[in-house]
Amino acid sequence: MPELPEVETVARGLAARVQGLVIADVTLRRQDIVHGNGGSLHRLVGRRIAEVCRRGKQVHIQLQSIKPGRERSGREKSTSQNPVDALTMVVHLGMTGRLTAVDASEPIEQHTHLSVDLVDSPLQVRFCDPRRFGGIWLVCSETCATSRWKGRRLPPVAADPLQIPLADLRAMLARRRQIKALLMDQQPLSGMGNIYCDEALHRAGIHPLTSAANLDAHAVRRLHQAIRRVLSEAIRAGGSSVSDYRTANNIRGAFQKRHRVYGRAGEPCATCKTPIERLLVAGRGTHICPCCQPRPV
DNA sequence: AGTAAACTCCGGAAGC
DNA sequence: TGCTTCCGGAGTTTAC
Repeated sequence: MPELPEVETVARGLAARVQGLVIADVTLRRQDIVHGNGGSLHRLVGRRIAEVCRRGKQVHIQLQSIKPGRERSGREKSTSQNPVDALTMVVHLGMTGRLTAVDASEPIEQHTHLSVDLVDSPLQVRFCDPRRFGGIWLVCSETCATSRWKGRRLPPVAADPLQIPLADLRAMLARRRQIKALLMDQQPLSGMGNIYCDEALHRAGIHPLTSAANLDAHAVRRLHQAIRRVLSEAIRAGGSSVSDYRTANNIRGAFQKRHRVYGRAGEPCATCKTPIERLLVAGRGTHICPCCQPRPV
């Protein structure tokens, strides 16, 4: 499932392939996957893909207008810098979403809800999401701020796990809540999901049921380091493909081969050979080494 | 109030 | 072959 490293990989891949290109056409096969206050997706036609980046688990595609204010008065200068034209397409991959830039001649696979054609490019940007837990938001920050929001709310984006300072993480953890549930909550920290919570907690030697407030300074420091290391390594490996996830080039990631606990129930722990156990924490399948991650008292 | 658990959406995979 | 069950990101609702 796409978490921070997968979304980062997709955003980078997409940026490398389509940044700077102009949108020629948009084909929407399912209306109900589009939300936001930016109006119809057909507003994208004629805009340039200015930037593609990741925020939390979201891909933000900034689209700038290249029509020099034709619809408006001629007094306005280039509208490309004009906040009035700020339009961002936000893509959330949910669990099974794929955002790819592939050759337009490739067959359209089932559940492809959106295709975007580009000017003077053989590539086509596609959004495919069988379970539809993901979605697309067209967000207009300035002029449309008062217009009515359509459909699902865009999940908020908070601190980034790769950037959060140790002191901020420590403050965030000063709550009597299971550490795994807290790390998975996108409100205080945006980007961690089931896989990387399990991997980071194992590397930090922390049991997922531990109350966050009970972690001592050393444990918080180990966790801070483990989060950064596991996410960075996963980005370098192109993310983890455990089921549907593919990069922007529509290929599998490789980090699933380096998982130490996730999906390895019954296998020996890489550090102590104790069999990995699977349990349920906050309603999620959770993987631990019972020796490296002793249960809290 | 803060936390936790149970529900909702959905389709693919696994099991019987 | 065809059924049932499980799984989960994130929002919502309900219960402690």
